[in-house]
Amino acid sequence: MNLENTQVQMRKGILEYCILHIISRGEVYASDMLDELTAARMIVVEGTLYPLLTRLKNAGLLEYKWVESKSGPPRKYYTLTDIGTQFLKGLTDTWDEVIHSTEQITQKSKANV
Amino acid sequence: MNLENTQVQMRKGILEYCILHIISRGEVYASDMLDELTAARMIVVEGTLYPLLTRLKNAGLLEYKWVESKSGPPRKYYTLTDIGTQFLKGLTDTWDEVIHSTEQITQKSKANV
DNA sequence: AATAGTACTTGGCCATACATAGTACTTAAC
DNA sequence: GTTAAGTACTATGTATGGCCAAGTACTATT
Repeated sequence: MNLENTQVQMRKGILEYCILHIISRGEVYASDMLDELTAARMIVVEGTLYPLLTRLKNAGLLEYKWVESKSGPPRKYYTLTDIGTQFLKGLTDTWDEVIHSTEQITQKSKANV
Repeated sequence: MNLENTQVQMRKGILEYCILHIISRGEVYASDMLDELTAARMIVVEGTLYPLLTRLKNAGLLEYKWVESKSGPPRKYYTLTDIGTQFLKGLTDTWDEVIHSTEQITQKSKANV
């Protein structure tokens, strides 16, 4: 029971939400996403991101096309499908609810201190 | 891959944070916590809460005392230990960071729409 | 040809939330 | 006084997602 582990747990589901958001802004490949997540201080490793993308793709939320690169192997550029866009909307509601519920509980604590 | 499942995933780790907050306000037993979580629309079931309390207790974050009840079996009233209070502080920082990172990513999306 | 760098894949591990069934105690009904 | 209902807590097994670590494959540099 340590903080690091809790951070991992808190990240569950949220990452999916963030990834979908990033992709919703336009075609990107994995490294772009990593850069952006890192810039926002949400640390993610490859072993987390790639399987997640595969899962979302298999679920029909994403699609990709191969694009050749000048500096290395070809890249998978992802975009949202219609289902993915729908799903992101639902996820946004869910996230807002979670935030709201959590605030309600933690704010109450502050008030009583 | 459905929304319900994602809600479950998003809840991971956050629940622990909420529980510790509730207990930080004073002695409570499981049903009190359930009532409060439900009031804040954070749905939790017994099968989730009890094992979580046991885990936190075994980790030294909580302690409890048995108190007899007039209407049923005795209850475990929980309080935070010093370690628990410390842990909650760390968790609060972690949560704030997660919120901040997520906002940074999702706000950026809105700006581009 | 050998090395380094980039992009993606895979398999196994761990922790948490949940479903479900079960134990134990108290009070009310008959 | 035995049965039924309600309350409080326990225990077991399942599923999911994030992570580690090792591995594949392609390109460019030396």
